[in-house]
Amino acid sequence: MSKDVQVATPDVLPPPPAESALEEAAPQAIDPTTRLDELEHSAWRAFLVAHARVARRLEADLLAASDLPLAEFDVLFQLDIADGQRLRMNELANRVVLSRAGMTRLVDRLVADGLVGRVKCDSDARGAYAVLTERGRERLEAARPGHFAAVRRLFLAAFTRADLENLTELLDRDFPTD
Amino acid sequence: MSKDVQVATPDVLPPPPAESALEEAAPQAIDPTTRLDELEHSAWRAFLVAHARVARRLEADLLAASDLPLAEFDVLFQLDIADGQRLRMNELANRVVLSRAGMTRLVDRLVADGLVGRVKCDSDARGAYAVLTERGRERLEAARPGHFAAVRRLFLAAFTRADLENLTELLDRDFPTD
DNA sequence: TCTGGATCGTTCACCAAGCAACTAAATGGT
DNA sequence: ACCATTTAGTTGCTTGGTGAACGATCCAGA
Repeated sequence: MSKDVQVATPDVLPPPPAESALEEAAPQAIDPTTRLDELEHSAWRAFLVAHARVARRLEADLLAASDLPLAEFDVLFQLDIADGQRLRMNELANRVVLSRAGMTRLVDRLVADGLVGRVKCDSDARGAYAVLTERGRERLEAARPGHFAAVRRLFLAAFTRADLENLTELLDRDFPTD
Repeated sequence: MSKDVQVATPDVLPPPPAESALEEAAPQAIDPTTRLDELEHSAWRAFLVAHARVARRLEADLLAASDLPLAEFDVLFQLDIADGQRLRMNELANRVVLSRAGMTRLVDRLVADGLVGRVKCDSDARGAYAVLTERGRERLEAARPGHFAAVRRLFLAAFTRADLENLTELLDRDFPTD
């Protein structure tokens, strides 16, 4: 405690002299309003970490392989399976789970690349469809194999078929949205 | 095909005239190299959607409640449970699953707010610790109840205890990292 | 029919994260 | 002891996403 303190900012907590008596005394009764118990915590962390790891790696691989990010691929994919290869902006945003503003920008990019077109809606003058173009479909088909291969390699490979059913059932529940 | 085409860009696919003969003919044998089957697809989508929904909503709620985003909270939390309330930047980045650059910036913000300090490492002159400050600990404690309540409300509430074990086991597997 | 409130999509300003490039320091093989 | 390689952390640049504010349109109730 003499010459070792290379503190960049003042007011840093000292290494070990933490409060010990209070917490070690009782059999650790965990305040349920302030803490998550072991199980809750592990599930929550596992969820966060799994996603972060998989998403980060996947994104990198997809960019390298097809230069088409996950979200863009997803939009093309959703359009492809949609009736008339078109969807309203709103609906698209919901399916891909993006804000409407975010979707506008994303579609802007795709339009700039000629992968989708905008068509205004007959029945609602405010509305707009995003429509898959021929180039968009080609691009989707080109990216598809690499994309799904990556998903298998980085995520699905960790599970058995039974696991997948299990996982789907668990994650398909409806979490509070609004 | 006369007056109805409000096409904003040329070359948009016509609504229904898609190719039908090819795909409807065979009993849909799904090319495993290009497609995900039903089960694979549902698991993957459930995973993506669940995360996106929960994360988006949680982030909003946390900001409203304690003005402390998820990642920032996580860093304070990790520091708090770490030995000496300090961690190397690298280690921190791994635990929170962020790039090193991202972590540098995140810690920059926390330092600016006085919630953590930077201490350079004795044993490794390149190294730096992020150390929780007193203010940081206070802030963490203040945010904790609201934070965990939100996690319970938005995520954990959807599961039984058995589900949570299940989920943890499934998501704790190691996905390819590098 | 008119009007007040919701809804659709966009724009704006801001912010957070990633990669690549860089400096400095540690490490290991000869 | 020396140089090549690797590692720690930061920085510049670019990308992508969000909420709030906005104009336009729709719709429901007096």
